[in-house]
Amino acid sequence: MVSATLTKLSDLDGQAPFNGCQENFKQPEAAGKHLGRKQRLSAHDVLFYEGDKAERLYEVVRGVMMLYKLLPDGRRQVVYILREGDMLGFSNRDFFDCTAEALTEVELQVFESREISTSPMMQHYVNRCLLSQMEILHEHTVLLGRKSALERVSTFLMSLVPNRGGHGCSGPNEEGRPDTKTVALSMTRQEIADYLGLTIETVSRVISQLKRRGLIKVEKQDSIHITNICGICQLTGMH
Amino acid sequence: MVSATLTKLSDLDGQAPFNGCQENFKQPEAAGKHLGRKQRLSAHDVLFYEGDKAERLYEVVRGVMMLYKLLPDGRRQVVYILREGDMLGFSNRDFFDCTAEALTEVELQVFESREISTSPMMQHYVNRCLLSQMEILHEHTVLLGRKSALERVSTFLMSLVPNRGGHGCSGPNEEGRPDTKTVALSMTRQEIADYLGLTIETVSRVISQLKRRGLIKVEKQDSIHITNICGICQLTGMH
DNA sequence: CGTACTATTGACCTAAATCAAAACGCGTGG
DNA sequence: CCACGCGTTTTGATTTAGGTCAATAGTACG
Repeated sequence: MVSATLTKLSDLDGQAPFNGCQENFKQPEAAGKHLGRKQRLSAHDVLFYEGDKAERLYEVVRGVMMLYKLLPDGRRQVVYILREGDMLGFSNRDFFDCTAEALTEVELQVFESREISTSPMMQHYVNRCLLSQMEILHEHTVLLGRKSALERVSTFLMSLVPNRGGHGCSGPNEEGRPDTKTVALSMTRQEIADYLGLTIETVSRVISQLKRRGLIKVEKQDSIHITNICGICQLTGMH
Repeated sequence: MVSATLTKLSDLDGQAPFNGCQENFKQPEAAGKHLGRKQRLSAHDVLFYEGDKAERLYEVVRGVMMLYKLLPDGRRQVVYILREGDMLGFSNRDFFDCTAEALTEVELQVFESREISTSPMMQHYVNRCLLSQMEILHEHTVLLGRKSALERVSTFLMSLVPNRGGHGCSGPNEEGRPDTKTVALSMTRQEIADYLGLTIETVSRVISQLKRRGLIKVEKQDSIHITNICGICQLTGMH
């Protein structure tokens, strides 16, 4: 539907991917003259709260963040996980509808809303970004509305394995090669539970079950070695 | 964040809201020269299936539609409800990620993707549209992840009462005036269940409970008279 | 009116929540 | 290096909200 092949907005500012130094600003073509402001967050820092005035957009350059909403009695639902290249800070009305919190150390590229709306190229990129988030949100809606605990956790694990499970799934690479991968959760059990619409105990029990079944090994609390990717994939409810 | 005040894309074509006749095309300013193609659907017609090639956008001019996804074993999750003024047909990759089906008789305005991407005004409008859908999706995520059956059904009913429950909630209009409203569901119990992540029986039981508590009256199967809006609102989990 | 959905109600079951305790990590300071 | 203490995770026992299965009751339509 749209044709751009950009994968990171910050790349608009130079030929090479942005790598954390302030040196190479070229003020290029259509991209506009944003200040290239960077912002750093420590794990669990809040970038903005639900209800704050929305004035900037952010791109995650490094690290992982989450968007969540709270009910008045304290129930929390994590609504979206943002990784490198993802954008956040969109708002329809003038206020954020979610709270944004860092899950790990994070490095952000900051854009003033004005910079975006004056650059067609950025507009276009932002649009793409929204569409991709929407698709993930749709998929997550199915997870929350219709999947069992085992299916939810399996789907979550698969989401951490690039190029597997999804549409362009490369399959279990025909030859009997490893089909194995170590993934960093970057989230506590509580955060995973709040993302998957479960309790911490249920998440823990499912992980133990997968361990007992020999599909995964828990290396550190937040680092899981998947010993049989295809096996996990079979449990997502999508096959 | 964006400044437009348009509320319907089809209005771009003339000063007055589009009202179902093909007469008044003005080929105006920036809006571009789309053909103004109209399409009609009967209840339960499918506009497109998940996986179909995405080539057009649609605006709901009249009626109600839903987007849904199916799991291979037949479980269904309704992901979004579209009403007058809403747009559908967005896609990130080149294929639809959901199936779109009419819930009632529907009248659509059809746009070729090309028309959209060449008109900045339309781009801008589509952007707004996406942001608003995203916000509703976030809210629905909380419903599916964290709310009880009673809260889900109450939230659903409140979503059918304009200007109540949400951010600009006008409150129970201080004077002891009615605080009453009849809403058209435009959905069967099964469709509501699939939207709220429940079973048909649970939806039915909750509705019966609200009836017994004197908060609603079921007029026809798909028309509910809410006798105490504020009472329902208290049950949404958001107060 | 009869046929055929659609919705409601009831009885029972189960997956996940809740409550409670034990085990594990992990950083701190001796 | 080890002991201590705190937070997180795991495990166990029990409860419960909502699911499943089955029968009945509406409602709509020709």
